[in-house]
Amino acid sequence: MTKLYTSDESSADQVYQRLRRLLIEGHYPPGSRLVEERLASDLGVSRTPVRQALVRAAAEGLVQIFPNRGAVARSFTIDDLLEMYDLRALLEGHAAFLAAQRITPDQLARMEAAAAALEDSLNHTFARREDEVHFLVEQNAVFHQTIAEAAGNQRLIAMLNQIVAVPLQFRSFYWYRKEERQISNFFHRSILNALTLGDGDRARAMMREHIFYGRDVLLQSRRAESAAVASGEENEL
Amino acid sequence: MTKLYTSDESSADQVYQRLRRLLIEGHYPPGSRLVEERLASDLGVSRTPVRQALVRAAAEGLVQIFPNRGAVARSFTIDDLLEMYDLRALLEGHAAFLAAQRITPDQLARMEAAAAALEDSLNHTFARREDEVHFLVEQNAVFHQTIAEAAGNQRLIAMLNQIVAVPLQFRSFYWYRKEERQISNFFHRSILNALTLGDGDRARAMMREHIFYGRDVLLQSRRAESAAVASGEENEL
DNA sequence: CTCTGGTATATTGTATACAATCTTTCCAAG
DNA sequence: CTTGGAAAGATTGTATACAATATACCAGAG
Repeated sequence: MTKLYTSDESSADQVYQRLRRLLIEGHYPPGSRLVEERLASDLGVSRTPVRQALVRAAAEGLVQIFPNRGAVARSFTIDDLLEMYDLRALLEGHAAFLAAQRITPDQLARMEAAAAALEDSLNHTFARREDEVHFLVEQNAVFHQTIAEAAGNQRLIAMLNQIVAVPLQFRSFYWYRKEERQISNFFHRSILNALTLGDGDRARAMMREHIFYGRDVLLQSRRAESAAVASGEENEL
Repeated sequence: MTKLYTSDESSADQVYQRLRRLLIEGHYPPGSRLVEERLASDLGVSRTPVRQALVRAAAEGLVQIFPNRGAVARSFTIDDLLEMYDLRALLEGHAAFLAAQRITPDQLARMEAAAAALEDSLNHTFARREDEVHFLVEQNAVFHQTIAEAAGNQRLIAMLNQIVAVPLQFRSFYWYRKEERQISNFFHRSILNALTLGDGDRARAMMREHIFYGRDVLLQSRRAESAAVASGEENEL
């Protein structure tokens, strides 16, 4: 996948990549302060590149910067999540529509492989649950990113990368139960089918449903959890 | 309009705002190198805040940063423009759809006023053509931003701000001929009408047409111009 | 006991210095 | 005349120092 708007290709861009990773994977949990000097020593560099990475992460929405008061790992309210899923459905649906007319056999094969891997994994057992989630997220990313790539709109790719950059902590909910994974797999097959036939409308419709289904699973498990934590609960994820 | 992802609210954020303005208004034309020290002295600050502004502008797509080789004001190919208009139609169409269900009388009044101002301006003469373009761009922005605001999705607003941040030099083409302005005004009325009636589907359809029409006008005048410049022409805008 | 004000501390914001890297120039060899 | 390559110059990348600002803590008045 070509990278258009990445400001760098190497070196101090790594600081940004590492920070991003740390944020997405849940170190520095949502709401926690990101003191520059601490990040700097954590990452083994000075404050200067850290600052740039923070500015960039803020532009992407991963952190919030308050003037003279520093950066905070972004926390998400339920409304935020709803907004993001709404846009994801719009953008990925559009990507699927566009992809139907331009996707190459090679790209279809890649998606096919990812879909198959996700199906097979239902019968595998992983050493650690962590490994399993990692694998699932990975294969799922291949599936979705290939569609974005096939859509052939660089800006669209950039926007999707932004909106999907939500702390994984939330996305792992998807993969909790077997039944939901089966349904997700079914959607993957429907989408693949529509793309193979070049049916853009159907590809878009299935993609939208797929994403809304994911949203509902997430919100449901979220609600269940916050109910378990009992009352006095914030609306924050 | 609430600002969600602006990393600052003041001070050195001004450097960014000023840089952004310079870029959009065509100083530092597309393709020109943005040497940090020069920008710093132009803006009366040191390289440090300039660098941050550049990183941010790069995240927004206004400049490209090449590692160890500095920043360049982004130039746009025709394909880039097509991609952007495609996304604009998607996002603004969606915004119009959402707005139809939530727009307030106050917001409708604001749009109404902007539409009327654009219509009246057809019979006015301005001191300088520059003033006219500025006025038209302004009123048009009010119209479109109010819809985004009424849609009530912060991320959507942020994305639209990004995608509309194209050097004005291109957008001024819109306003060249009287006939085209009349048609634009007609679209504004149609959209307003649909929003007033709460008809989201129609609002979306009209918005999409409105944007595609603008795209076509731009591309046409662009083609005319590059033909005039004669052969040996780049595909760059 | 609470509130106000002021000082100390922590942290951010900016400038500057220096190191790393790229670009240009110029000269010599082919 | 072209090509290779080394040195000089320009510019970016990073670290550090200091100034500006916010926060925490404590004392004293009410």
